[in-house]
Amino acid sequence: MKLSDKKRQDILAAAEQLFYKQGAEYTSMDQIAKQANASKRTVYNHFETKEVLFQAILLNMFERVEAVNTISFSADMDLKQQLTAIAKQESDLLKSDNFLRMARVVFMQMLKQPELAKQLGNNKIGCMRFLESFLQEAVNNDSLKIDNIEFAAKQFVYQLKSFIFYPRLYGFEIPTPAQETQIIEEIIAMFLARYENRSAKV
Amino acid sequence: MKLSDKKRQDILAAAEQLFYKQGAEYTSMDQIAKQANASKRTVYNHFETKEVLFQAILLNMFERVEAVNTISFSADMDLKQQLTAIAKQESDLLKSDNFLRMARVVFMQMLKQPELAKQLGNNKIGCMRFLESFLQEAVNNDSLKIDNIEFAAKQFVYQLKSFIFYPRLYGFEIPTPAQETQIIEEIIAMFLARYENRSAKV
DNA sequence: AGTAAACTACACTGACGAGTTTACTTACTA
DNA sequence: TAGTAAGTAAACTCGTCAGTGTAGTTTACT
Repeated sequence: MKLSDKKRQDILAAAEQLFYKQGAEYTSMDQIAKQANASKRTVYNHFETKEVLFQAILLNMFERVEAVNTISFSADMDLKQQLTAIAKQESDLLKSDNFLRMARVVFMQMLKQPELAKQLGNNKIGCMRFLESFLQEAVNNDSLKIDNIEFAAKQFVYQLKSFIFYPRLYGFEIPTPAQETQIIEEIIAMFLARYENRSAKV
Repeated sequence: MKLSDKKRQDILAAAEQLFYKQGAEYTSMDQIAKQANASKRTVYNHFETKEVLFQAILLNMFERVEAVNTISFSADMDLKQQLTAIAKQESDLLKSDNFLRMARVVFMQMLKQPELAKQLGNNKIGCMRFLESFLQEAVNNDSLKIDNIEFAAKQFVYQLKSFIFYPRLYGFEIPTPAQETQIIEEIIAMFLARYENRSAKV
């Protein structure tokens, strides 16, 4: 790899780390240069402004997070187990450093510039990318009975976020792994209590 | 009212408004002074530092938000109606300017200083102040069947927050009043599907 | 080896913000 | 109505930070 490319990577890595730790606003370009073992001038040769660097990092983070493993409905398997698999995968995403890193930066920025929220808010992330189709198939299969699938999907994901993600994002008390298993079980129990089709043909 | 007291009020009002609009970090003391029609020196005569002013405003906001109308369980009334009343009241709180104002300032700060979250996170707010007792009474009355009451209360409140509060806080799409009524109905339907005691003595 | 592109250190500009100082004026109170 | 408590405008210190300019060095390619 050329030196120039390596420097670029170093700068991105340094900036990401610092933005994550302290927030974009509290990270100076001097700090980034130092952390990247690059001169400030080199930083500016690669990224015209701090804003450009910031956007580049957001893009970077999004790409890494977007690789979600789609889980499709299978009529043969136990529905509860399938939902548990989805919840576990989503919970892993919500807990991952990559995701939290991105979230901190993005949420901070969203509180400041509501335009950003409008711009990003529509991007479905994590299991929301396939959950609605999954539920639709389960409904078609008479395993579930749901009127408003979009809403049901949100109920599922919002609960995961509320218990797993927000506590980490804001620094509230974080559930232990044992509690987390419990939480996922309870969320699914509630979801099935509401939406399981009890008059299904056996 | 003495001029001195009036100035104090003006400064608090100006600071609150600006903190709300732009975040505490992006509001300068000069701006606050100007908005309050006070000289910068007067601002500093009332509040030693920006941090002190910030704390005073937090306190102010909390006091205004803390006045929650406690709703107690009544064995005579329909449980669903009672839960709806609680949800409506909570939703009104979550939508209120006072609450959103405070939340914006606090959440912004929490993303930056996780210590603040630990400090504030334990304060139960809104219906969380009485919901657990309410549910406990409903359980005692055999109307509900709940193992973990604290968790169930969170499930209830977290869903309200996810659908009503966070969209407003971050600038996502906000549900219409009609949708909101629907949302509350659905949340309660899910809650009752999970926790209603079907083997209750009639 | 020679050249161009990219890197480096470092000093610099210009803006902004927290908090202070000064010299002066206005408002309350005894 | 005299004195003091509080307010005012404006200039000032000191620190930080985004971004630039310069002169010299290193890297990579031919």
